[in-house]
Amino acid sequence: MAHDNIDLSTLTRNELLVFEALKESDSPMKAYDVLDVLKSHGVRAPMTVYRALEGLEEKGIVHKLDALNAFVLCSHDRPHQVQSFLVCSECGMVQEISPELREAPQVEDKILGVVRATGFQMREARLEMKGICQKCTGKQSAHNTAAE
Amino acid sequence: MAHDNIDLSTLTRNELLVFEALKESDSPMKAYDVLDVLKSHGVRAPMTVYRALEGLEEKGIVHKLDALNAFVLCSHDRPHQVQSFLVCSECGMVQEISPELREAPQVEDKILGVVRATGFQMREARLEMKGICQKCTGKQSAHNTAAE
DNA sequence: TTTACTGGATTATGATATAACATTGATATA
DNA sequence: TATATCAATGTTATATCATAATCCAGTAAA
Ligand SMILES: [Zn+2]
Ligand SMILES: [Zn+2]
Ligand SMILES: [Zn+2]
Ligand SMILES: [Zn+2]
Repeated sequence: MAHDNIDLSTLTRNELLVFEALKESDSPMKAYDVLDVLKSHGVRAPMTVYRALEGLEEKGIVHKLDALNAFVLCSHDRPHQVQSFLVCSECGMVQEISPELREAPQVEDKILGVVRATGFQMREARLEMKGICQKCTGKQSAHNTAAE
Repeated sequence: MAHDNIDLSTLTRNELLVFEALKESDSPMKAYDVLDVLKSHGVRAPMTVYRALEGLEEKGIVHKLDALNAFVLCSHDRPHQVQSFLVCSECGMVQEISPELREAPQVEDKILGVVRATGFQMREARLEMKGICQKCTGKQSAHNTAAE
């Protein structure tokens, strides 16, 4: 797991709390869901959570899924410019495309190439792909065996 | 201009009003900015705007920029699965990467290839790239001629 | 005319995010 | 020690973004 590589000593107390909350969760969390978890640790205000999330994002430990207003731990070993996610509209599953997937770097390269050609200085990019995950596709074809 | 190709007769009255508002604007608009414009046409409630925006999105005429909570007219000739935007953090400029840019389809192909390999049925994807646009880069290097 | 449907209006409320300012505690240094 | 400084945190209030729920108007079958 990528999270074993993180140097937790660089995190503030609140960042650590948020990190733990996200680590426990098997899906992206909304800021106010994080807040609910942290209430048992004495955190009362949204600001606290948003500040911690911002810090974690800057450290490359957390990504925000803009289409969902939700946050996930990065599954990579190191910070990276291009973040890619599969989001299932059926079950809510979110999967960050990992570098282990051999083709992923090619996508990143292509993107960087195109952008460079336009003279744009890219700092960060997020690719959010919506659709139906493999698991949910299987379920559906059980109902409806004919091709679409 | 791509917008000349759109069949406006398929739009409802409110969709048309929102379309016109976005066409007038030279940058993405927030829903409540659209509402302000439409007040002069008797529109009073956010719902009206959001409904129209949703309709326009479904018709492929408008895209939502999730990172900005803002909406823009599509600059393509026809609906497309992968939407790519450059967003300048300095001046707010947003540019949809157009099919005229020769490399753009390659990015789309790469993305589709990778996703297919995972068994994910992609319906739609949005790539939002943040950084500094060419214009703003020029301004900065005027101040600071040395390399970064 | 009745029915069903689509689009639209209204009201209220929910969900997401930030501004602005006060407090704390650790560290440096005079 | 006193005190300046700074980063992190706490607190309150408010801004911004989005939807639920319900009703109404027009229109096109039946
Ligand atoms: Zn990541
Ligand atoms: Zn699924
Ligand atoms: Zn487009
Ligand atoms: Zn710019």
